[in-house]
Amino acid sequence: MNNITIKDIAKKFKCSPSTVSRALNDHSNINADTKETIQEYAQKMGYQKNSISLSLLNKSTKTIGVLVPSINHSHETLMIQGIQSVFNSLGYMLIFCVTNEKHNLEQDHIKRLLSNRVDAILVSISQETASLRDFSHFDMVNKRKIPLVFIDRDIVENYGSSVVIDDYAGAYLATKHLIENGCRRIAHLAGPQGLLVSKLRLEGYLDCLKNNGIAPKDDWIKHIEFDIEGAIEPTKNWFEAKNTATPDAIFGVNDYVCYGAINVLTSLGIKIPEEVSVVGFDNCPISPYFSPKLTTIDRKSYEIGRLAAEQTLEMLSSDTYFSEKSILNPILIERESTRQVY
Amino acid sequence: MNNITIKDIAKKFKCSPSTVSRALNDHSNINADTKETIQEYAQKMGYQKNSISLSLLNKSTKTIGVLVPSINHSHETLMIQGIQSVFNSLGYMLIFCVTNEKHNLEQDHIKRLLSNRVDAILVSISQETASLRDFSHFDMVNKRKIPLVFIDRDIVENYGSSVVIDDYAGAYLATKHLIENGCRRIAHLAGPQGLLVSKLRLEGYLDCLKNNGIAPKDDWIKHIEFDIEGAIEPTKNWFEAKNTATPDAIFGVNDYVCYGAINVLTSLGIKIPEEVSVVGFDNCPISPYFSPKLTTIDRKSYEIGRLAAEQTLEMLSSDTYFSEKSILNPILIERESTRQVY
DNA sequence: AAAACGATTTCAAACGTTTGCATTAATAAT
DNA sequence: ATTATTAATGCAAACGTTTGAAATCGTTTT
Repeated sequence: MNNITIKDIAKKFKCSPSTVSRALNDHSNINADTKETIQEYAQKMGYQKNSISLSLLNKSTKTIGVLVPSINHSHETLMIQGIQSVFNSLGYMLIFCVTNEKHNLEQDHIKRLLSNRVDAILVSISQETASLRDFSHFDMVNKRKIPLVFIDRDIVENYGSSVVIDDYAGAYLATKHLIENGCRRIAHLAGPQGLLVSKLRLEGYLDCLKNNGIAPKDDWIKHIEFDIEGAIEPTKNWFEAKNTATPDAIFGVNDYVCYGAINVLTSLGIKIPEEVSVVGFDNCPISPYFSPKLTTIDRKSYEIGRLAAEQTLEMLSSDTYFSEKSILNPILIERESTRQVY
Repeated sequence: MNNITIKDIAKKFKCSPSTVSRALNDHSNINADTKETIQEYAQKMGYQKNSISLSLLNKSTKTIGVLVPSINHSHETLMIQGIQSVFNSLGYMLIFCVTNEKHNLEQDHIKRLLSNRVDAILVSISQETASLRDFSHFDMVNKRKIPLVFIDRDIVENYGSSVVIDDYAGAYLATKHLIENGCRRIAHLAGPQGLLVSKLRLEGYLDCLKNNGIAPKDDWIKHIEFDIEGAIEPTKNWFEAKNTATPDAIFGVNDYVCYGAINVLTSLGIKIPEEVSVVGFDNCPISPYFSPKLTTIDRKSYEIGRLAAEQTLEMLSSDTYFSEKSILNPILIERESTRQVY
């Protein structure tokens, strides 16, 4: 590359690199004329300080690693935007890694982030990691004492800070809303097994049923992936079964699975919410425009990202290592996919 | 930080850093025993090579900068995934920057990426940059001779390679599809003014109308933002006007604006596609699950990202600077939002 | 015994920047 | 004239790693 360096400038003006460095950084004890000449020349030649050498010197890269399992869902992109909103204004750069829910990719990425000496790491753990429960790569992060913040998907052990939504409360809220509006046969499209998120939402759902004197039905709880496709089969099975009672409501682990369920219901000619109510979780930007407009739990994705970033900043500026757990309160967003009885 | 370095290991074994370096890199002329001892110890101590120092030495960071205007749309996240799919397997790290369609943010990010000595930059230019036509920041990139690839949104001047969908052809295709199925009063929800993408799609639409003997109607062409909300007002105006003819079809600049238009049509009790047909552009993952399932133009987002990444790799490996322009052919995906006459 | 060889290992420079300390030169105070 | 003071600049080390060339040392060949 033909990158002009401080040394080049020093040679040009027959002075030392130190002088150039100080001139460019507007140091006080540099002759005003010298300063101006050097600054002008640097500007003219398009000098750009080499952050790499600075990183090496300062042992700080002003770079943050962000690990997410996927970027298919608006929940994730909103979170990322929340993170960006905090870091960008402070001159940090964000390195993104997508793990595709794979454990080994997650490990690889962590290693590379460490090798690249990022100042901190935010991570939403992959499904595989959650179910394998192998957190050795996070040990490496801890050993280096660099701030580690878990976002969105918690892990049970104490490996760092975390910022999550109260999944249990959200699920409870959703289920309660259905019950209050007269639903009694509530099915649940649950998330992938092994993920704490799935477990907590399932528990919230189950506890709410129990507290309202409703016995859960195993057949009406299906663990599926976090996508539209996964919802198709289970929903079909529930509603095409002719010789048995069908659900009068579905609580989906996220909005996407509800989109799938709603597609099935619509194609079966089942009316939402008159015959079946549907509640999701996430509050995707599209949900208010879906047909029917989806009632859902606001997951505060952007807020989670923002908070996680701020948590990270706190950890970065503190000289003693500490970790903190933030749990956000979800709120119910009522729309048209659930009936309302007054 | 308590990062263990090669020097530490050298001290431990009373040998020189060079020996340690070679041992860790499995260099041939290092005593087998020495090698093993050192490797074992490094492993045990969790030694991680410092990529920063390597970057400084090699003048290559194995890092790619990716600049996008937003990450709200699946089109963008799919593109990003396409880019990731290529670079991740080759050990590159991706630094993401979101410009929020702002010119000054785009400039800032470019400067920082250059300062961080990324090996290449992929960029989807912001709306502001496109309309201001100030490309000085790309001059800086060119001056450094680092590969620059424009994705998705082209710029007219020759600043680097580019990978885009054939927007004109796609729009022509969409409009033709509507005309072939009997629509004659075709409205267009156009993209933001100033963007080449918007202009090309508008032209494809206009040319197709002209070639089929249909006179375009100014009132039926509205420039709006790339989101759901922007579509609401214009659509309302078109269909609530009582004393004049209403469109029998809408061609939306992307799927999102169609979601908005469809919402308005549905709430007005207008049947899709019986009364009004709707075609979008992008083929978002949700479109096949929308109600009605949206007919659209496949923008090949993932493919664009993948191709752009490969283009970049070629530029990186070539010792002479060159640029290349790839234009992908869009295809029509027929679903339920357009009527079909046979 | 001297020379040549091969196997290992070390030296030193390089990448670009910052920074405490030393140096120089010019001016002011004694 | 000498010393103290100030302003401006230079020196050298440091960050962690790699790498060509040089050095060391034991062994083999002549």
